[in-house]
Amino acid sequence: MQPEIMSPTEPMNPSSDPSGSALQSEMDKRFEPSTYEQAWQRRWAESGIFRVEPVAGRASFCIMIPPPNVTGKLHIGHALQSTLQDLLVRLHRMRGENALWLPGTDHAGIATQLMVERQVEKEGTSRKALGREAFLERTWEWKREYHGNIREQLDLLGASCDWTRERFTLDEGLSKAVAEAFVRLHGEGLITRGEYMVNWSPVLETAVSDLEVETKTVQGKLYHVSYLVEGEPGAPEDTGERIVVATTRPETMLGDTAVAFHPEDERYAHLVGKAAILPLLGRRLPFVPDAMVDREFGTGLVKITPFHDPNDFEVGKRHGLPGISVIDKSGRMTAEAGAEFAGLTREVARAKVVERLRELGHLVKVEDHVHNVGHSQRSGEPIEPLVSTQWFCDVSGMAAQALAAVEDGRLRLVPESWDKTWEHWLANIRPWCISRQLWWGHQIPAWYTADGRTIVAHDEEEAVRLAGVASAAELSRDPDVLDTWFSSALWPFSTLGWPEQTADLATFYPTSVLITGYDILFFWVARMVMSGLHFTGEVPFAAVHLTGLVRDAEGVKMSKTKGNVLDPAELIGEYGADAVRFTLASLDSPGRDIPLNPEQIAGYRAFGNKIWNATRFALARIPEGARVRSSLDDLLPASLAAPERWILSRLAATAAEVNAKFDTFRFDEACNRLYHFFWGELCDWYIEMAKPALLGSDADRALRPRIGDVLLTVLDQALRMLHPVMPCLTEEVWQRLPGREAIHPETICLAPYPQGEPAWRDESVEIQMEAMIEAVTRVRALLAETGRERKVGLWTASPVLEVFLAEQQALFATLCRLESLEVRSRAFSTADGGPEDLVAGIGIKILGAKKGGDEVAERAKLEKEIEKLGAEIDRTIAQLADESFLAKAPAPVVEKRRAALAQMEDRRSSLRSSLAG
RNA sequence: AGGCCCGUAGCUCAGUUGGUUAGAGCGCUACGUUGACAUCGUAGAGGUCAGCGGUUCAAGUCCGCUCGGGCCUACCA
Repeated sequence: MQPEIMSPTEPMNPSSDPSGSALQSEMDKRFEPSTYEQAWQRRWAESGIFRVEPVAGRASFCIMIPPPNVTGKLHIGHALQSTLQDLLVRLHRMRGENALWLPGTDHAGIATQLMVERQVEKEGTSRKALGREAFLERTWEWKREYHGNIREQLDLLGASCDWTRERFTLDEGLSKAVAEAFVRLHGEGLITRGEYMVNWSPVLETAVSDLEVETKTVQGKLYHVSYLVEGEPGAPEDTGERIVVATTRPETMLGDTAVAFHPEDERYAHLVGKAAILPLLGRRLPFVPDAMVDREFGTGLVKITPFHDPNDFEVGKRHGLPGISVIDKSGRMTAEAGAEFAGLTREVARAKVVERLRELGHLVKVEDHVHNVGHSQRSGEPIEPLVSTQWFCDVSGMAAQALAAVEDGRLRLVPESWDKTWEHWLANIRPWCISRQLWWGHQIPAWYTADGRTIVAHDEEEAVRLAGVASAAELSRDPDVLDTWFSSALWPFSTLGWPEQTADLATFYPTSVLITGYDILFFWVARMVMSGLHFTGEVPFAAVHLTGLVRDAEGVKMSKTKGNVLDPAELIGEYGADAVRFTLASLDSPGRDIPLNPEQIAGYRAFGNKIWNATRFALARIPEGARVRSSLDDLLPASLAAPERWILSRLAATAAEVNAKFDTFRFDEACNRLYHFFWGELCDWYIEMAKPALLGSDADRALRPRIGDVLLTVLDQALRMLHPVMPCLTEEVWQRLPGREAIHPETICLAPYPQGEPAWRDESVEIQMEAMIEAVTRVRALLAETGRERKVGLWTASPVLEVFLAEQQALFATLCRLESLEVRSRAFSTADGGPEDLVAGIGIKILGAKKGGDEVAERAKLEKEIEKLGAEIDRTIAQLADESFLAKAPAPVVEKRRAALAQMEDRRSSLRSSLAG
């Protein structure tokens, strides 16, 4: 089955594109990717071959792009992920599936809003001065201006997205999905509004989720403060007792309402019912026993600030303590902190409180103290735990579902070492704070009535109806927006039209695989899985391939401040998109970060050069009339000479392996297989073996029937196999192969992906050819080392191999550049001086006279080799004498050892006789 | 504090379910260019697989501990 052309056009030929590369019959000697890469990308886009019109009866394959920030720039990590996504989509497209790679962007609430805020501040105004409506209009303008950047950069990489299906998280369809999800979750009681302690960013002036808090270890101080203890209420006289509490945040003591100790701490049991007097403010702080207190830490007494510490908040709830807000949403002290401190920032207030405590003699001591402090991931300042009214989503039930999906295999994490982390996070998940005090985003679909009711509805019209009011004027909408990740969580199905039951949803959902970095496993992946299971009953993708982080050549994380950032666009400009893609794909080994070295990219550019030149050579030298053959019937191995049968067999084997590697997301191994097949087997061996026929006489050619067809066919399939990784080069080169129209009339993008023709597999020719290759290599080495005349004799005990060698005698001689070669039917006798060496069952004798060379060094080398071999022989003999080995090891293993021993002994005697001679 | 990953050639990394002479690329050395490719070819040097112990006929591979490096999660003020 061959994929149909989605949009019939003239056969693709960039030379018909005035701006594109000139596809001449002669290939330019110079390999220069920039001459054709972007031309092909334009050409593909124009012909619409990436627009998916699903064909019934075909398998579907779908990848959703992890939507980059709409106004962002693609970094090297995006390049890696996009390469892998494109690779898979191209592979499945070539397999004839309905293969969709859906592109899109994320509105990226905080990030985008901050950028526009900075922009308007440069103009001397501010977000607040502009007001919500005007500011949002500015943001939309900004979005429209930069929106195209992402596509440009994906195009640069050769990405085969279906841009007709592009989505944006704030577009109409996705906004409807967001409203629907919110309304449903609210209806199910999973979304609620309430006053709780949240992570507050004083810089951004919004709540953030637990995930957006980065714990940093900081060098701080531990302040020991003495409090006066007061007796029973109404007896305020000084009992003379002092207690000492330890704190890292003295400024919060202004909001203290209690002092806690461990219930079993005998030191403080007598304090029950008494109170401490808060210095500076004189407030009475009751003592409360609470198991949260660690008796070993500090003095075992903890000041309790219910409204500015998450633990204290819980303690406060348990003991019915009041809370006092002493820090406001901008991070400044409130009036309740006392006139002396009101209006000061947290930092200034801390210094002033300490100073006052010292003056009043309450400061016992100050110790250095290393501790962990939550910082806002986005803005960098310490998070202020604050009590405020927010919307929360109870995700515990969904988390259990997501946990189960990985456990029962509906969802596979690749590599699976992430399973435990997944489990740990989901098992300990807490309610998700989904409201943000921002403007850019999905405004929460909740309206409040004058009489204090909350109406959650899909839109204003519905809210008016549900509220039973005359008009929207009687309602006020919740000003907050949703966490960006709330809409991202719906991405795999909202992009396909959910909640409508669209054709796309039926065809492409659940999607096939998600490819993203492990850094957003919880932010995004887990939430997609949770919402996917909740809203659709299915996992949103069958597998998640988690890539490592791309680092610099030294393995250091890239960062702007370090100046070690590699820009994909620059790398593509220098080395070409295909080389960058090949490098990234071949470095993607599971569970590892990726050190990216430009030298390596240069190496893969050289691979491109190799492909270019191998094709150039083939096209220049193949016989007239040679064509790419598309089916086995056109190229039956029985009629071919051994080298042709060998390369076809290797081609088929490689295709089978490469398919298997791609299907298990082993991009690195697939790339390595392709690299070694093309460079090693095809160029280094097969093309060299083809030269005598291609460059020689008609008689030479007669010995190698259909050599041109074979070479073209192997090139065709090798290029097709490489196409998902190196799309531009393979298209540029493949278009020139005579007969490729029979594979696909238009483009390699839609040509079938080679699966490995089983009838081309030929194990015996592979064994024989491998023996010959080993022998050729050894002969070359012997000649290089000894500097003898290039005359060689070969002998083998295997009759089959002897026939083979006799047939390939001329070829063997050419490959070693020999003056003469004899294939003998009898072993080298001691009269000959014995064989020089013995590899793969082939005895080798250099028959030529000595021309020089360093005899001492040669002998030393031989001796070393014999010694090494001897040690191995002794080990093997001992092993074969070991009865438990013979009894317990499987028979084939024992046989293999015996055969190896015999071979090593043969080789040793060869080497010895060579040493003696 | 808990969890995860890593430690293999000068560098960056592969190494499937344990099978016995541990691989690749880059770098390095020698030789080779009228001939597809010097973005190349041929050959070569280079490793007690971090250490210790265990399981096994057999360990780079499985288990435990130690050392070294990285990351994630966590409410010790």
